[in-house]
Amino acid sequence: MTKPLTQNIQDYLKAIYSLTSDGKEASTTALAARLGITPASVTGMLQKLAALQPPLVVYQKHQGARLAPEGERAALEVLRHHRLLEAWLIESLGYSWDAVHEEACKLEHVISEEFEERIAAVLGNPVRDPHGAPIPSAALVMPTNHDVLLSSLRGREKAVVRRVRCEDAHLLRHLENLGLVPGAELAALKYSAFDANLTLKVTGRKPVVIGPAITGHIFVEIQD
Amino acid sequence: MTKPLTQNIQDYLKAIYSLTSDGKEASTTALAARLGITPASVTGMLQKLAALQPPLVVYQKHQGARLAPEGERAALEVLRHHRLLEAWLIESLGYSWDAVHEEACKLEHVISEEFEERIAAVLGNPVRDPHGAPIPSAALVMPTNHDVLLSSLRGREKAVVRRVRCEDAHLLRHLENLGLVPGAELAALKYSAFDANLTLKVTGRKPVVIGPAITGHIFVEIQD
DNA sequence: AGAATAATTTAGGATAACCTAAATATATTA
DNA sequence: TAATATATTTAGGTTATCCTAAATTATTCT
Repeated sequence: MTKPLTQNIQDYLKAIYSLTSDGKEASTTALAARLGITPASVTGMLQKLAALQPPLVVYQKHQGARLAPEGERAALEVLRHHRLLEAWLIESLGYSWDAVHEEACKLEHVISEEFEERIAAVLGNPVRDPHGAPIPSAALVMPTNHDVLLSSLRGREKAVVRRVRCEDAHLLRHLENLGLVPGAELAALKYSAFDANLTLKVTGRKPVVIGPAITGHIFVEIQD
Repeated sequence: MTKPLTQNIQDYLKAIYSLTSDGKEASTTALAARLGITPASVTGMLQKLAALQPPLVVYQKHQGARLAPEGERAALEVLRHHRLLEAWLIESLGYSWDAVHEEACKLEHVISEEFEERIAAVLGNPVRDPHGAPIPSAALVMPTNHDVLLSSLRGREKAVVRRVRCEDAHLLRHLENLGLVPGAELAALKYSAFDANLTLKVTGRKPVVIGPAITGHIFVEIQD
């Protein structure tokens, strides 16, 4: 057994995982902004993580970083913890949609494998968390999905909301008010190229016009 | 608001709370043994904790330490977290008696007040944890009790087991096998001054002879 | 291409905890 | 009471993580 990773390192790996989901390397600055520290500190840590045996990240000066296999494993483990915890805080303790993120962020680093297994079992081994984010399997495989950003719709499509990628409590409450929660059916009516606004109708509600700051956080599955 | 205490400081405070429960100061060596670190490290930390504003401990060279009011508050808060967590891991996640301690030790430092309130409510605001340890109230008052050590019995008393003060999983399983769990009724039959062995009969079981290494961990309430 | 701007790294320090080894203080015993 | 044993503290060092300020490298613009 290698020694367990510190909480901080786990947070770095999570951040790199998220920033590299588009295929590009995670830049020092972007990581610093995400973690709320200075770029200088990030450089130091990346050098260290890349020098570990086995390395957790692949890193070259001025080129940003991405996860090495071992780092990705660790990132998925933390992600699984986080998302199971969110699901379970809502299911078992009655937390609200917008309050679980912070609590899960603290708990994700300290729960044991037994804890992880028990809550997964209680919840019936869910594949998505309450915000629709995919939960890696116990074997740390990320489930495949056909999620597409709501901001990519151009009108005249029907779709089902699958995921809300957002940690801001205010925005989450707003989305709940709009009915934009996982499972909601909607029709995209009109797209305005100038401001990237999308007019859409959630089934059972009046049409609304929504800006890219919101549509860029919502994933849907398009219905044929 | 003063800044939150580190996990380590919380562990020091818990240890001091426990070691001073007999009224005496907690010695440097005893703390070191309890925390699994060297006495030298303890000295450094005690000096720091006593120098804080407000001080968390009262400490004088070579005299050991005890908790200052602010330190006691913090210790009771952590203790409440720990004991509520143990109760709730057993109730809600099906953990066994002997497995909860470690998990609770990690979680106790990171859960929010909201989490604490929610599990207290789910559990019906219990006054004791599954091992019978008293749980401080939300206002951080330790409930009164009439617990007496089983090792203080001298035969011909009837008593009810109220608490098992033990974190060792092996011993806990042994006690469960003997029926020595909170709520069990027993009669002390005979005491041997030479080896401090106590012969006792748990209701519905055969009499057993138990040594002081065990009776010193069990609290009972004597029945008239 | 050269200059200005932005991103990144290096260098030098800080803090919180821990450690070991040596020094000192207290307690016990002959 | 002196000698021994035990407990405690001091001194100096380590590791993990962060910081600021200065130096360097990369990118963009004219």
